[in-house]
Amino acid sequence: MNNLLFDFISKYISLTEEEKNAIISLDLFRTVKKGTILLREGQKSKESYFVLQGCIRTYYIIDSEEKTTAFYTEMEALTPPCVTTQTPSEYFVSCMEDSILLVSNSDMEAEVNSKFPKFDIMCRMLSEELLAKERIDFDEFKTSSPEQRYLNLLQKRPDLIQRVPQHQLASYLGIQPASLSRLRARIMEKKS
Amino acid sequence: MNNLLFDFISKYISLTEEEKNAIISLDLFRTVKKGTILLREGQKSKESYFVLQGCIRTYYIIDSEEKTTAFYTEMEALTPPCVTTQTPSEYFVSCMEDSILLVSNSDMEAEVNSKFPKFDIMCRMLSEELLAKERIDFDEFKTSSPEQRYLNLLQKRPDLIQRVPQHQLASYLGIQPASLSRLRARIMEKKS
DNA sequence: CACCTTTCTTAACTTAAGTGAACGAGATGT
DNA sequence: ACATCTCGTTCACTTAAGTTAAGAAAGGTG
Repeated sequence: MNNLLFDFISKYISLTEEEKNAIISLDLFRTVKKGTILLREGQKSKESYFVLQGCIRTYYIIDSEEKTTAFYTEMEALTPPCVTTQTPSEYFVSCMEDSILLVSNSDMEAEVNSKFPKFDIMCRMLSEELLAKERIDFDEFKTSSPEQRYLNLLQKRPDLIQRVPQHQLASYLGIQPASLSRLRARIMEKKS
Repeated sequence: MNNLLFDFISKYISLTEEEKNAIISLDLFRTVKKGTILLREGQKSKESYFVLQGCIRTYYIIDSEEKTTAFYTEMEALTPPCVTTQTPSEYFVSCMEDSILLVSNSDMEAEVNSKFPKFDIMCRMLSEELLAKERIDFDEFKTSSPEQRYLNLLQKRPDLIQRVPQHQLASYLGIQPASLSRLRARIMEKKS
């Protein structure tokens, strides 16, 4: 488990044994049962999540309907906007599968970062990278139709389509469940 | 001009005179004429832009059609993904109005950051903040219809609707120019 | 195993966006 | 001043998504 994490970190910075031990001593790992709600609308939170195994999702409740906007799977990190802005959360975060997460607290991060400035640099690199990714995803979303978005997802994250319920995928693609179902049928037809 | 910049920076960190002078001596300000293309598809670049006055936009050319995905106006910053990923750019950046920009180079940034670690911290804070904003924007986009997106824009960035051509706004909203025109007419009708 | 709930699909109908073309207004250039 | 080009709007038509409802399939629970 530790190795997964250190391999990830090594893409950004190299750690001394001392630093590794400092991380381990923080005791960040947490196993979380499927269905657990990690964050609720209206809550304040300082927690960030890094998925080592499993899947978490973010969703809004709008007109008493769940609107799923993102899934985070292995080696992906989520810092909810409410942690950054220090305001009550606009959305929910829930656990889609029994998962192993690394949960960090922003106060604790600040402390570690001041002790090891290296971590600040890693955080900067990571959030710059995530921002670049997010922008590209958003751009792709804007410039393509629902059908193209589904086909794109099929290419880039085929696992998601298997492990996640269709109606959640639908709102992730910005459409209604019935539309996704129809769209899939349309694609099947074309193939044959 | 310098004051605009230092006021912005002061939201994140406080600078000594020495640090302010270091920034000034970098000579980052550039006035750019409307229509100037700052970055082209396929180019590699290390430049980030911070808009002090004016407006820049990012757009793709897909099937020989321009697809505008973002506008950056006063006090907004753009680091194109290609700078972060060090790959050729997927898109163009052009200047919508005669503008005053702050243009920085990532090599130069690295140098300054190693001299003044404070800047690293600011960069981290800034990109975390931008990431949070981008996620919220993306979520809003996913969970709303073209008409809602237009009304939302009318609320949040009414200036954009005035200063930017409709057909570029259309693709920014993820629709065709004719659809935007129709949608606007529909809204006008409802109001009366 | 029977029951209930959730999920997915299908269908019929409504509504809105995509498309292609035409038009007029305004800007641009020679 | 005239021709040209760009831009926004409008129209008619096509295509796809939204909506509502019904039913089948899958999953979980007592």
